[in-house]
Amino acid sequence: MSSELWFSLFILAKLGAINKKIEISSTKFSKEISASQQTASRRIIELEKLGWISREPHGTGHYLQITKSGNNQLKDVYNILGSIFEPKQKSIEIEGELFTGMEEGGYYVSREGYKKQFIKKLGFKDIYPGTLNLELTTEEDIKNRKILLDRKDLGIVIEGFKNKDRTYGNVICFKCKVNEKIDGALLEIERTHHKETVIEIIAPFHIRTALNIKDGDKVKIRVFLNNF
Amino acid sequence: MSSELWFSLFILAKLGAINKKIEISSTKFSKEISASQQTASRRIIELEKLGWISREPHGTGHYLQITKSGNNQLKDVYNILGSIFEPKQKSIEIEGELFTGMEEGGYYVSREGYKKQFIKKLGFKDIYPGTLNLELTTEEDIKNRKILLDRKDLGIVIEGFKNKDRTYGNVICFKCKVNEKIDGALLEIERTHHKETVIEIIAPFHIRTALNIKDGDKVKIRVFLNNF
DNA sequence: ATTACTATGTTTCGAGTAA
DNA sequence: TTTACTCGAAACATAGTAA
Repeated sequence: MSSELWFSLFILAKLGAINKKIEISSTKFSKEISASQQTASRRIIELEKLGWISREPHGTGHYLQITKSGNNQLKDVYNILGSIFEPKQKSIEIEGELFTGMEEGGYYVSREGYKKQFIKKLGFKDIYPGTLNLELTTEEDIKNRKILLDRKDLGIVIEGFKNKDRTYGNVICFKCKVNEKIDGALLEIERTHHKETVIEIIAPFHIRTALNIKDGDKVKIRVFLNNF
Repeated sequence: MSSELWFSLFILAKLGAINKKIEISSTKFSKEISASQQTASRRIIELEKLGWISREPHGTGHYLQITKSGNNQLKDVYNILGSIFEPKQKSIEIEGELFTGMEEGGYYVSREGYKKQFIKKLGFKDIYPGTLNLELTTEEDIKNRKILLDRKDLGIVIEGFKNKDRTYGNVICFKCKVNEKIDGALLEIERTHHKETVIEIIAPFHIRTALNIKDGDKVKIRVFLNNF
């Protein structure tokens, strides 16, 4: 992300372009961003290319409005700053829908190099060799999950390792309660193809059996943050 | 403000440098900011020069911590984003201590070009030719005042004008209640030498007399935001 | 008025490297 | 290992200007 473009977007938001289209010329905008008219024009073009704003011709100038995607750019920063300045919240709730994945996560977590660390660092007796996969559906849940991705410093680091076949990256985990009953851990597996709407949970035993839940059921996770 | 430096500071905050010193080498930091070690080193030097972070040598590297001033840089953006995303608040409370100023503001507001507009746009019967000056002392009050400065789009624009002697700039005003009793308006006079800790209030009559207040008294202002 | 291109000037970046 | 300098290269901003 270019930080100049982010700040240009931020200024447009201050000017009210977040809920409504605003009429602004490149000359007026250049004053707001303290740059030349040419630079302001270029910024507007670049913001549009990124899909952060939409433009509509109007007279000799144009109307501008921040798009959903642009809104998210700003909101992501806002949420992270919120987690920095108002970390009163010791836990974050995330709800998702249970589904059966490809057991890739299960393969990972049952590697000895990881398993030993999970047991030691999470204080678990054992690790069940599989993960509980949840699909996140609401914006609120996805937002909260992003906070975890961005605040890995609030999680527990499980260090990666190498064996003769391949390299295993670090895993960041957050202790959690599943449906307010079972102690588990939410995993953020580094270097995995990063899917924003899926979370994976491990526990000392088979969660599905213990909670008697099946695919499609809603499952609530309360994620605990470190240092609180 | 350089936006790259702001984002570098933001990343340090994410890494936890906001409440405690963190140990980070320029190489590690370079990965966080997606730049070279040289650039990371330069950024750290520049952040220190700006006074946004402090450094302490440690072994061959150093400890970093965000300073009060750096904290404010981040918080300012956070507060503005808050006013953008959570504008539920229809009014903002600001408290300050009454003092006698140089009546510069009073001179301004009694110019005919302004006075007519105040009466029309604020719906006041008259304008008393003087301003009530308040000195802000708490961080909370200064923060709230900054929101007004940053969200002038939520205020009422009184347009500037020229006479043969000089040019008078725009004035942005916000309707307000003084001590929950008197209707007035808080003024943000553009191009004035900008003093963050002082606010000026006008009203249709002499507020000091009406409220029987004197220098040193605490006065509470409830500022109303437009578009709500 | 505008927007936005080209050409030139300025700033910023990172490879190489010293300490 | 570090940090942080120099300097050529790459990126970026602005003046001039056409449409």
